[in-house]
Amino acid sequence: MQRHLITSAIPYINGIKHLGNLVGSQLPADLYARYQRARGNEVLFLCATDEHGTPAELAAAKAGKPVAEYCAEMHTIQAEIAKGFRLSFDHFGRSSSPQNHALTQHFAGRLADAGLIREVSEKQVYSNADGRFLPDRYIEGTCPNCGYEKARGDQCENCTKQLDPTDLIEPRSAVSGSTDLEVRETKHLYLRQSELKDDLDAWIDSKTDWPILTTSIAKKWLHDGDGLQDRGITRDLDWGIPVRRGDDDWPGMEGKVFYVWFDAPIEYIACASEWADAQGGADWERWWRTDKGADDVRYTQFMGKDNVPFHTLSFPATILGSGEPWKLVDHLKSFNYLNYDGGQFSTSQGRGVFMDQALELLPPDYWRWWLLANCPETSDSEFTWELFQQGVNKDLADVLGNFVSRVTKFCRSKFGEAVPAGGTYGAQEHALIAELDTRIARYADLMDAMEVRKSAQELRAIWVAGNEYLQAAAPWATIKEDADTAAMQIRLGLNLIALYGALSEPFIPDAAAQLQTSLNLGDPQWPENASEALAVLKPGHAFVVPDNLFAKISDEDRADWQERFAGVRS
RNA sequence: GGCGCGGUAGCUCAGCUGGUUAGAGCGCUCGACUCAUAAUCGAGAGGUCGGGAGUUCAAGUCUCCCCCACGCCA
Repeated sequence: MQRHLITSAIPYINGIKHLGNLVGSQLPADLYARYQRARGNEVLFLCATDEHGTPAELAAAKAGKPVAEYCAEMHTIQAEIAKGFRLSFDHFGRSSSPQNHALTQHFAGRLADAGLIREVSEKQVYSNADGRFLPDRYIEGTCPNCGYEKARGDQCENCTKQLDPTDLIEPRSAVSGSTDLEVRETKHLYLRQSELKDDLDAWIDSKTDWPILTTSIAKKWLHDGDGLQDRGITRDLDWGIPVRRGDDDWPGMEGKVFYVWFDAPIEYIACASEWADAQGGADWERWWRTDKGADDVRYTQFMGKDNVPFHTLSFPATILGSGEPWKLVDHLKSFNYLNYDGGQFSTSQGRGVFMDQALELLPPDYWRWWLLANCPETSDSEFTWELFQQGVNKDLADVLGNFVSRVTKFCRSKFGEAVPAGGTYGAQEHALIAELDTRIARYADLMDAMEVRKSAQELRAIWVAGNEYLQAAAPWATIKEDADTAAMQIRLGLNLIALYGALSEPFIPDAAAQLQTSLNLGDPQWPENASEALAVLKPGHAFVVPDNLFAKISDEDRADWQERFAGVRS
């Protein structure tokens, strides 16, 4: 039995994620986790909300709530939506958890002991009215270059000129609008990533089986310009993990917190600890410490391409620098972007379809299937309502749903709601079994390789094989002359449904469960071989004709949704 | 402006280290079937693989130049 540790990039707490976010990490991670469980492997699948940083504070302020309360509420909402999509996390944690506090402080202490942290004194804008330091992008003013009045302290979005906050004319706080700003000196801790550059380089070089997208991004960051830069790991904020050196105070760092990019990935580890505590004290270190049983764990991370640098460099730098035997990622699967109707999905602009809205329109399987079958693996891909409608109707309703329908209803009308007895396999049946053996093996190989689109294609081909067989066997004609052979044909058809349930579960868990229930079966079993799998349902086994598995999306619905989601979410 | 990823049938996409008549699904046309969610199955028509030059016995697949789209960065 293999052991798989699987993590999805952790979504930021600020707001509900859109379908592009979903398909770029959580959904394919769930597919892989479900598949590995189905194969009988031990899986720990973790995700969490990323809760620290200025955007969270500001969102909370906007909502008129204390930030801790806001985060707790948003975490609950995101957890509910994740359930709605059937994301099968073993634990959905929080980067603000006590476990992550302790672990982040621990790592900072280890890094300091290893001489990998240095203090830097820098100037930063302080807002007296807000009583806080302001990150560059939360300072607004008039652009000295083009005169745009809402330029941000890091860049003018009108003329795209890069700015320094002190360049702005009449700078003001984007939080309160106050102009009572001053530049203050403040001390921060920097992680000396540059010291780890060679180690990281060698480590990346050893990953010959990683996608080019992944390694090329990592290499770019390692070698471009002056190479990997040291990076600040602290901020002058209230909300976050207090800066401590392990269990000790850190003189000079009072009132500061760790920068969100530093503590967020550590939550991958802390989340396992949260999971263990939720289980009443399971052993989580056997998943994360190679000196405590994690030697045989294969760790796979899923993320969008924008997150690759953090997972290939920043987080590994933290782990390598600690000098402790924590697990490093073995395989890293990154995704491109899903576009929405010719443009980008955008959280900040409210453009596209968001996870909560999607579930209001259709059950999760519809989205899961289409998004996975069309996920942006090799390049950006396109969501349009026409493509979505076509894909869902054809694949789910016509090919799979209708197959289930025609077999079960034919059986009910000719033999009743029990698996009919009689007849023996002929050439057609043996040919089908041979084809299925080949296809199932290929499907499994593709799923193991996380070839998401190709896996979906193969699964669909397996569904189609059922329709091809039925068309050729034509039990509706057979039954007129040879009732036994017709019984065999339809018995095979019913067993195909059971097989489809088992094979399809990672993609469409609800439909799979519905099939298991209709067929009076327990948990689906992954087929050892087609021949045995197609003998699971014995003659006499009672079943119930299920409701149609999938309803088609009508042209009216499609047009309606197209219009409804054409603008931006307010 | 630099960098990155792409530009393959009407649409969405496969095509590993160069090698027989370039593939799939959808859409379209025709045919078969009538058990089924007007579903299914079969057949067919569609591409000078963005443009140009080069390397080679042989290039969608390598090299160079250019054009276009998208993304990231300065």
